[in-house]
Amino acid sequence: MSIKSHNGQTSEKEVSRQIEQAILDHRLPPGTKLKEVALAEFYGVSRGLIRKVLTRLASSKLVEQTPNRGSRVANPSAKEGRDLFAARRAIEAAIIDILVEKREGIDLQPLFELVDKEQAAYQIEDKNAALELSVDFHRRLAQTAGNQVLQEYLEDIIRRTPLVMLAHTGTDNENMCLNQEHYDILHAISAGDATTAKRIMLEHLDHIEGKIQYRSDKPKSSLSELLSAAG
Amino acid sequence: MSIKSHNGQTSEKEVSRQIEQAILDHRLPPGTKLKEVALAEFYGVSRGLIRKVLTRLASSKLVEQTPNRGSRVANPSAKEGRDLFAARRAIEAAIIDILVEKREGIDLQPLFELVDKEQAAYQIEDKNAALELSVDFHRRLAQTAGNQVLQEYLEDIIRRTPLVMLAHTGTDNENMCLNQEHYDILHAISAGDATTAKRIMLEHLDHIEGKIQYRSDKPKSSLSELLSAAG
DNA sequence: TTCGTAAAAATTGTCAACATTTTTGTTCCC
DNA sequence: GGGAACAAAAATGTTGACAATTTTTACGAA
Repeated sequence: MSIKSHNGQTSEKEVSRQIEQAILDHRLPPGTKLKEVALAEFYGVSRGLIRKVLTRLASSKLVEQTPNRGSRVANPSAKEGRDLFAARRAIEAAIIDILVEKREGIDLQPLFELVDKEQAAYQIEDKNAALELSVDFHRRLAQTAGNQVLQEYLEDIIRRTPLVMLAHTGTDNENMCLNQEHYDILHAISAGDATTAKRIMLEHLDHIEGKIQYRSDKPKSSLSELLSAAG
Repeated sequence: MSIKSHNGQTSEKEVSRQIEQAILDHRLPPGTKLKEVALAEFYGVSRGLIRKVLTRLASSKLVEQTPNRGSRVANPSAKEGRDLFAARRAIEAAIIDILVEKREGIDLQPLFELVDKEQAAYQIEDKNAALELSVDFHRRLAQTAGNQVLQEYLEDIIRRTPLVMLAHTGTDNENMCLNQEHYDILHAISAGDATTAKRIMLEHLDHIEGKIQYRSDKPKSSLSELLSAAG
């Protein structure tokens, strides 16, 4: 069960990835206490490493840290969810503006191919792949626009969103884009129609955001039990 | 010269604040190597504390860390500066939209008072106070809008901007708002005129951004020497 | 019972010694 | 000299023991 590695670098990233995955898979529900020794023993690494990983996760708001009282899986409020989506609207709109602005200097072909792959995943009903590709579309849009700061912020939002959906809808599968809308956005961009592209994008985000509901608190249980479902 | 404190909390924040200040005051120019033992001795704290502070500063992009090769004061590119400003335009525009949207439910009075204080600082020619109040105006706008995520991002941008100005204009005093524009923005908001408010804001940001120029690399010098100019 | 208190246990926070890696300095050979 | 090879020094990275804090448990008085 421990993570073997001669190389500290890998081990840290790997532990971080696994804990993040456990949070997003609902194996570590919002509010769960993350005890350092338990995590260290479970992953077979030192407590110092766990500590570093936890502060990293805290800086991306997946974990909450309170001085002398340790770390818990973050439990974002519905308001935080709305704030995230409002920010996302502003950021993705800005990205579209940039893309339309310099559409002649860039190659949109890879983006069309990505949407095709997404479409294919839908058709063979591979939900996981489709969801992943769907998120990649937004990431790739940001990447193509070339503004690193906007890209960072969108990445941050994308990382934080599933936990909000989890806490307020019970699942994050709803966090899924309609494939057709992605096509429409791309076409509008390549046609130089920023207004239409942004309108579709905003509708799309409205649609996802609409799924957020208030929910009651979650129960807690033991760490290694929760994690044992494999990561 | 060391930072006395029975309380670890305070000490960490204090060291962090002082190093950040030293970076922004140009006492630690971009690219300067930040050696852990030197900093620890200088501030009279443990190396572990310095280490924690440096990783925090790295997460807000004021410091760059390379595995096994330590930390340096970040040396942001001119492109990063442009990206920051582009992102800022999108975010501040979104904030104005929110403020106009709910202008009847909020109290703009504190903001007007803030601009008055700023004006007063200008008139007695207290440049430092004026600059500080000028930045506070933007912060306060975000805070009043109430979107925590946009507020975080604007805060991040505000923290990173002076270093960019420093690296590419030689000073960050240029990072200053025209007081009159702040009045105009507020009036447009309270009149429900989002378009005008955003136009002024964008012009304003354009104006600041225009000052960024490419510059040659900086020389390095000794740590304690640089820091001895007090913080 | 219920509250308050105090000891005990568990957990987080800190530090200093040790390990690893990088950097610097020296030597030697061409 | 120039440069590879090795040694010494310096810097970063990691760990485990200890300290400080919080949480839990136990106990007794109102």
